[in-house]
Amino acid sequence: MAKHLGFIHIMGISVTIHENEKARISFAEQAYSELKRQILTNELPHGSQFLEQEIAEQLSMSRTPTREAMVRLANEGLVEVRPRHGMRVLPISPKDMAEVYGIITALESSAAGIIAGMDLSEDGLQSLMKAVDDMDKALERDDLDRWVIADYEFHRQMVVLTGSDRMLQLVDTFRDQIHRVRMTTLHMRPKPYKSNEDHRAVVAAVLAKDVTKARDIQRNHQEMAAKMLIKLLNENHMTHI
Amino acid sequence: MAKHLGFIHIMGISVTIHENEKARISFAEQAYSELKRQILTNELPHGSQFLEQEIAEQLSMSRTPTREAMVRLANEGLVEVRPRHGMRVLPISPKDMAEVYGIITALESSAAGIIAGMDLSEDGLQSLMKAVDDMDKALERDDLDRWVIADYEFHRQMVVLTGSDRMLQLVDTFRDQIHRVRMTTLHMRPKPYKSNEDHRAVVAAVLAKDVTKARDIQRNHQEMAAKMLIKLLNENHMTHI
DNA sequence: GTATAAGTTTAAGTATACGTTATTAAAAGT
DNA sequence: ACTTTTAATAACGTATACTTAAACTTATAC
Repeated sequence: MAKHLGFIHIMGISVTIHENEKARISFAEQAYSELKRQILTNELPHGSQFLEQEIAEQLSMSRTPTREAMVRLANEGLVEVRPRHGMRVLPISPKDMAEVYGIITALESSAAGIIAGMDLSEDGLQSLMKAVDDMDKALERDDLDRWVIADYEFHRQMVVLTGSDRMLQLVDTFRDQIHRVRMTTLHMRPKPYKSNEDHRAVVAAVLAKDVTKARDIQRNHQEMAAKMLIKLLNENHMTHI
Repeated sequence: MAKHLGFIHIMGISVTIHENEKARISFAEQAYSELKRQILTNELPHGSQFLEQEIAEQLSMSRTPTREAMVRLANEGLVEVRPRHGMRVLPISPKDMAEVYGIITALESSAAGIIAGMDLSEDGLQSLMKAVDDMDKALERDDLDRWVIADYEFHRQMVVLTGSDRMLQLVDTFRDQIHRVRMTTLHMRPKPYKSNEDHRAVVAAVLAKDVTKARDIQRNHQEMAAKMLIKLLNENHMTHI
């Protein structure tokens, strides 16, 4: 089983190393992981541009695997690749936020309904409830960094429990797209007491096997979050972040 | 404006050529389009495997752009790439169908709700209603091939009207994944009278600006379609198609 | 001084070359 | 005959070389 090596891994970048690592990781894969890590941690800030050659040198490899990684990142929507201008880390606008949240809302509200209609394992339920507890604890201690992790775990676990690998991959991808915005706004927004309440309510609906209610609460939760974040961006004139 | 050059283009493969084509299309892009076309039209049947070299030769180019196309197709879930075994066109199992339909259902039901809550342009509404009319006409004439196109247009147009490029791209990608199954089962399933009714009901809900109703009808419509198709696959022992 | 043309540079796209290693075939041992 | 070991093959991953054309410079004409 993979070990969590902290936040970065949790956010979907696989820097996880298994004990007896068998398969050697290709340069293309390394380039992909490393560039993604640098983008999500803001080491490569939005708007910054790099030529294939420059990236290749920074990663001490040739252009070939570098280019493969760039193509993948572009497909995921994290960067843009323009001939002769290299790779540019894409900024996120309020409209982008709205689109991405729209997709996450659609997927996660569906996921909530799906698990409400399933016979969940004891472990599955526990993992959800633990995430909510962690959120509460973090909030009591005013530890926002831990709160984000727990919040992230809750949302992710919900999708994991549906058993749909495709849905999980999608949600991960789109959460990555707005990761930077979530982190920079984390300390500007009001304390997320309402989030914790909402999550408890979702768990309750899942326990009660109320499919519609689970969907509705999750949808409303996400729509409120999106609205709040977009308002925050607009108020602070953060049109490209 | 791009011209529709028939079914293939409509199904999301851009073989569309503009009148005064400016930007030369790269080999990598050609390889991607051509391979995708061959997969969707079943020229490359599911399960078939090809080495990089073979594909490169078939497309009269070197391995470099070929490889780039393969990586993109693998990211989209149409093929699998295993070192030393080349690219394999992925078969679709009933479980895959359930997953993909689950995602399309989540996205399209959300889309229906979004456009019900918008002030749609006259043109936008017309495009939806035209698609429904086309479906009716096609069904009257027992022309299933035309029916699929109109059905496809309806679903796609609904997402187009939301204005979310990301959502459109997602729906296109996942529809492509199950395209083959839809086509092979098209003549095995009962006549889709119910589909046409459902679509009219969605349009009615959109006109009435009833967000919840639009979502619910669309969701139910998709869930029924998925159920029917999966049943059909199982009854005919089509476990990998 | 500005505009246009010719020349230069260089990044990307593609082809090719090369080393590594998984797979297959052959050989040896039981 | 069947398993295990060794050798041969070849497909991939990566590096490098080459080609093309976009962007930038310089020069020339008006």
